[in-house]
Amino acid sequence: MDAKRGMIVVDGNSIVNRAFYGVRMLTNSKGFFTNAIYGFLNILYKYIDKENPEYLCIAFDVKHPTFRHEKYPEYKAGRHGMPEELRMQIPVLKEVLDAMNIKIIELPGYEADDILGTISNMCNVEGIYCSIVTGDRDALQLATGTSKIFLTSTKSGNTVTDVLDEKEIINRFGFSPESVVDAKGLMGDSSDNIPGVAGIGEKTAYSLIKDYGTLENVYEHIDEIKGKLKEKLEKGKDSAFFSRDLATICKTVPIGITLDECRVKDPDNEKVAKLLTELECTNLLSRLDIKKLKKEYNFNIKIINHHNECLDAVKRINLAEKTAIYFFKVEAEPVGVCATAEDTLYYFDFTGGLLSELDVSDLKELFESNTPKVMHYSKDEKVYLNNYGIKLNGISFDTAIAGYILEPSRSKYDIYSMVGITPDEEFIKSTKKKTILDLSAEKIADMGKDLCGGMLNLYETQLEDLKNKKQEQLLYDIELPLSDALADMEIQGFKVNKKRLAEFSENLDKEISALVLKIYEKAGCEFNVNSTKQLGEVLFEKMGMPVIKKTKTGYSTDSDVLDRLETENDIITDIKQYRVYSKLKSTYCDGLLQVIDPKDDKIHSKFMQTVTVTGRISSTEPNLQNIPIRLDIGREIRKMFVADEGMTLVDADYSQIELRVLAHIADDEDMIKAFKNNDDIHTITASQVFGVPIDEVTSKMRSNAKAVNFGIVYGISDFALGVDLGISKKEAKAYIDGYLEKYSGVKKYMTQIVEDATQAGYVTTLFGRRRYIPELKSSKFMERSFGQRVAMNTPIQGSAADIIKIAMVKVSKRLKEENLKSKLILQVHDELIIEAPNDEVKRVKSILKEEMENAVTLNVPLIAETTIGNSWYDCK
DNA sequence: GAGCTCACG
DNA sequence: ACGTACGTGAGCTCC
Repeated sequence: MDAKRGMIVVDGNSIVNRAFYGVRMLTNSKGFFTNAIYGFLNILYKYIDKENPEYLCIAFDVKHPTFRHEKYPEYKAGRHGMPEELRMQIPVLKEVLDAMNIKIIELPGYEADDILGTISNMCNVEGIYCSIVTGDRDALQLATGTSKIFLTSTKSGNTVTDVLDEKEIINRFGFSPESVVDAKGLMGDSSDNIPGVAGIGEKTAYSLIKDYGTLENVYEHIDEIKGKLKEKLEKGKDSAFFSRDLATICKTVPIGITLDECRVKDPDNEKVAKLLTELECTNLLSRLDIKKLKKEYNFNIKIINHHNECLDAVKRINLAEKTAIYFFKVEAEPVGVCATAEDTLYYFDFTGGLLSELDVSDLKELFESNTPKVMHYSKDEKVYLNNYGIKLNGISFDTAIAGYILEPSRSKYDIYSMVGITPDEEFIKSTKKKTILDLSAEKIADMGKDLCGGMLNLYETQLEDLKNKKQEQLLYDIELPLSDALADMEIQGFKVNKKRLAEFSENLDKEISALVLKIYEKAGCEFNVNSTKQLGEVLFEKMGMPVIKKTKTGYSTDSDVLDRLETENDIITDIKQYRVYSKLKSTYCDGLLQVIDPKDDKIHSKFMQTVTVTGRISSTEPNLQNIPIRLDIGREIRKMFVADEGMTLVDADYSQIELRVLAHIADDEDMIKAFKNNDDIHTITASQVFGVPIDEVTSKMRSNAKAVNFGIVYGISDFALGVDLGISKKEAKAYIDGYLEKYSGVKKYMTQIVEDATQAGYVTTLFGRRRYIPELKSSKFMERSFGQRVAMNTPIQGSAADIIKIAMVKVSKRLKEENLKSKLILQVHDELIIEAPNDEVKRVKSILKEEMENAVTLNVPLIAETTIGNSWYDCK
């Protein structure tokens, strides 16, 4: 039977609201907010794809300034507070919809609701199926035999739909859609300022309407109702009927259009493309049949599951000008690989069972060839292939890394969304579970065709984009070679003394048990010390200590608070100690023990290259970038990170790299002079800010100046500096003013960067890395201030990140060129660690220092301090 | 899954 | 009047 086609009518206001609040803040590079538009179109397309409607229209409220609801002037007054970030998007959204040739219906004096009611009513009359898309439960009253409600909400960018037709409503509520307003008359709706009957909530209202059907019937049988409820009903009778009127959607508003005008028409592709390009919602373009820029890849699909076919396929791929390669994986284990040749998509199926013993090894010749390869997260595949003794060569482009350079604030770079494919849910589910094995090779290969074709298209557009933004070098000279170095670091790993770590854990355990007993005794009760909630109750309620700070959910008990409570009771000392020990045990002993590879007693952390917004790398599973050092007891952990037998660790860290970068970027005369003299920057700063000669700077003054220097790098505020130093906001402001007066270049930079960033919508690092900062244009003070701090900080942190990345690339290159066996094993933002065979230590130490210090040339010298040791602890 | 806390630069 | 330092990841509790 043919699918029933019908009408989709959308509550524009409701959906644009859901989109705005459900999709994270997005802007184009000019700082224009786009999240509501983007979210709205996504939702719209979802329903269009699903329903394939014959008619489509979108209803909007018109908020006429003088208009007041005729029935109730205060009605819906609460809804007028629309944030500016959303308000500005609505006219543009309407432009897009216009260009899409979608009928927009707005009628001064009527709510979108009433238009929905009228349209669905017209459909009912004409016998046309009608789907009402809204986020507003009020619309449930409109369900009929042929009209259903798509109740839509968004959760972190995903659209969730609850479909309610007439049957479903009866099923759930026990009464028919028409009675929804009767229930509402009783229970009211605070969000819509509908009073209802005082003291009657959802439960009671539903049960009454379930029994009696209508308000009239409830009051006709009022004598059957007893006690308090009867009183409430009698008292609220007028309000109930009035409320029902308010809740009732009008179905006969004079919209003055015919259903025929809502017939779906072809969009004006050119106009839509232009608008979406301007908005930079480019991944929506792919959903619009607009493939102008895009080459159509019509690959023939060939599925390979025998050795004898494999060799030939690999040869053909290696003859291609370039190839897109994609691994289908389940839990990091490939079930198949697809790769494009000139006009064929080969799918190498590893799941063929008895017929096939095909695995990645059969593709060795492909992976090790210099055939240019376009891949997505190629580092992961390189690390994986290493397990099979296979190298991965010829990586010419990585669409994930390019995506990161172009849009560093994205939370993920999943291939499907980047190439604009929405696979059916079954497919997605299957790739998350082992059930991909249930999918046929044909189905996977078909997806592979779309993905690889999509990647080749993506490659073209990304390259174009990178050229326009002058970021090609960032990709080709920094990130891609770095990716290779990171893969080697992951493969190499860091040797750990497992036995010693386990012993340390046991010792901590003893200390923790003893502390817990002391804490219970002093508290006079047993509780979970790890629970901030329980701890808060004990300290602030039971023991009556003063509340220093509150969190969103209750009392704050962070170390800052505990420090200030220490004079109250020495239980605090025990709790602090407990926190230190249990952090060490759970995260750094037990946590690390779990991820030591039993094959080599090494920790193979994963270095993430597309995570941070500033350009730093991050480290996970485990994080080796936050191994303790500040407290002596924590520093012990570093004794367990050792060089392998016959090897030594060579460690180097940049001295004050961020302040040096600041001196360079701000071109600040005094600061540059200080670094050229190789002075102690914090002491110099103290002398200048506090106006005393260098040799009279006390250690207190130096540490305060250090805090000011940190503050400057972070995008200072007097408030935060005051908190940090425990001084008043006023005093802090005096420090900052003194600082900026002395370092006038820094002052100019801070003012200029915020201005430029607000104008451009983004900041750049020394090597062209960008960060878009939409917060700068926010109407909210908090957000805007955050944007300003970020504008000041990102060029500094980001340029420092660029510099150490360049150093890593250069160091790796030197080690290879000089045929050394030494390998980089770790980066901690301003520190690099190499594991070197003992006889290479001297050479490697000098290479490391040289390449780090000469990674780039700034207006100030870069200094790297090197140490060697048998353990990380010894490198100090 | 969110919130809190804390480890690092 | 607004009330936060910049950038990360992991373990724990509680809903």
